[in-house]
Amino acid sequence: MDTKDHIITTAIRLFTERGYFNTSMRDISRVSELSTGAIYHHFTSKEEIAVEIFNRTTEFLLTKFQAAVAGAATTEERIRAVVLTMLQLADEQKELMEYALYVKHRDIIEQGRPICSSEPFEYLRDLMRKEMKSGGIRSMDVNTAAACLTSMPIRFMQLKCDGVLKGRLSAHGEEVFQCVWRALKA
Amino acid sequence: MDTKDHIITTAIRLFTERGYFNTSMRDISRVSELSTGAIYHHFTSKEEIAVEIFNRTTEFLLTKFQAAVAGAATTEERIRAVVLTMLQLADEQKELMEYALYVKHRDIIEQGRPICSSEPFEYLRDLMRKEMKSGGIRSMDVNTAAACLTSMPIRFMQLKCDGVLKGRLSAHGEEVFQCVWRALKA
DNA sequence: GTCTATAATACGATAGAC
DNA sequence: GTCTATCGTATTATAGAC
Repeated sequence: MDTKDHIITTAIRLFTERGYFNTSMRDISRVSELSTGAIYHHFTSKEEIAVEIFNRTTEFLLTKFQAAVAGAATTEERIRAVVLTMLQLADEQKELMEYALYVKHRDIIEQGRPICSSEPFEYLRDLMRKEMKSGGIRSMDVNTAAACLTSMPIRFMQLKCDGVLKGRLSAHGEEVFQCVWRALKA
Repeated sequence: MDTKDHIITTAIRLFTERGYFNTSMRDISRVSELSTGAIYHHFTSKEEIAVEIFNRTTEFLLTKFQAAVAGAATTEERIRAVVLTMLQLADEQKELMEYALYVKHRDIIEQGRPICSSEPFEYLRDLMRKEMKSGGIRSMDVNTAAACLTSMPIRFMQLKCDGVLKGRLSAHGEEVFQCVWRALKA
């Protein structure tokens, strides 16, 4: 199982650096210092590596969002926690987040769901539904509310990945949260 | 010049539908009903087609943003015009916008700038600087303000491309604008 | 489980006739 | 300016030894 993790880690790095289609199995073999035979023993195809990364990423995001929400008492604190968590993840798990943002899974995985229909984003939509019901945020379309919550952190991630923003995104955390909160609060 | 346009149009469609790397020159040849020889007469490489699409897209976006801003008298109207324009473009130029959003140009074009550092987005950053100076929007980091303006429309485009949102994005125009405006207004 | 060697194929790009 | 035919290469994936 350790070898499998090593392959995944190498693949995330290479897919993020140069893109999925610019990374050959030989590249993964060379950088991981494993033969192509060894890699094909653990994964039946290059696509299966991408599927595994996708599943690990969405699982990871879901647990992070759940933890952020669980540790907050009020609507305002929950919204802040989600925003700050997204920015922190971009700082601390740069490669995984860049992969999640940029790799268009439908180009790779046949019948693959986009990441915004995946569990962690379903979880956030659910959260917004509850907060609206309780009156913590103003009433609006659920998709609009969820976009309101996530679009700015996602945009900041994109700007960091593209080199427009330098330094830690968390430094902008409070300012970003204030924008989101002004848009959402009841 | 008509043949060149025909190649570009076909390429945009195919790159958007199945991705740049899943589209071969033979595919473009087959769908455009031109030989590979004819295509290579107009473009020296597949990459050059991508560069041409990128340049046309950013030029097009810039003129749209400029027109939207020019036709509005107050800060609030200018912000509304930009937001509505982005949503309208997603409705009316679906393929071009999907291409702009999803094709990661740095994977294709050596030394390619990301689209968010391109002229139309520079233009919007400049707009936010001016609006802050005139007191129309509250004072904050320029990148934050620009992200505030563009992130929700961009997110809506992504959600439409991924099939989460059906129907015209313009239908959500006023609600999206209100969110953006609450976040930005002085 | 990992290796080397290689099969089978598809690709980008070019040559040269018309 | 468009065509057909093809070159050289890189790719994913497999076979079979260890």
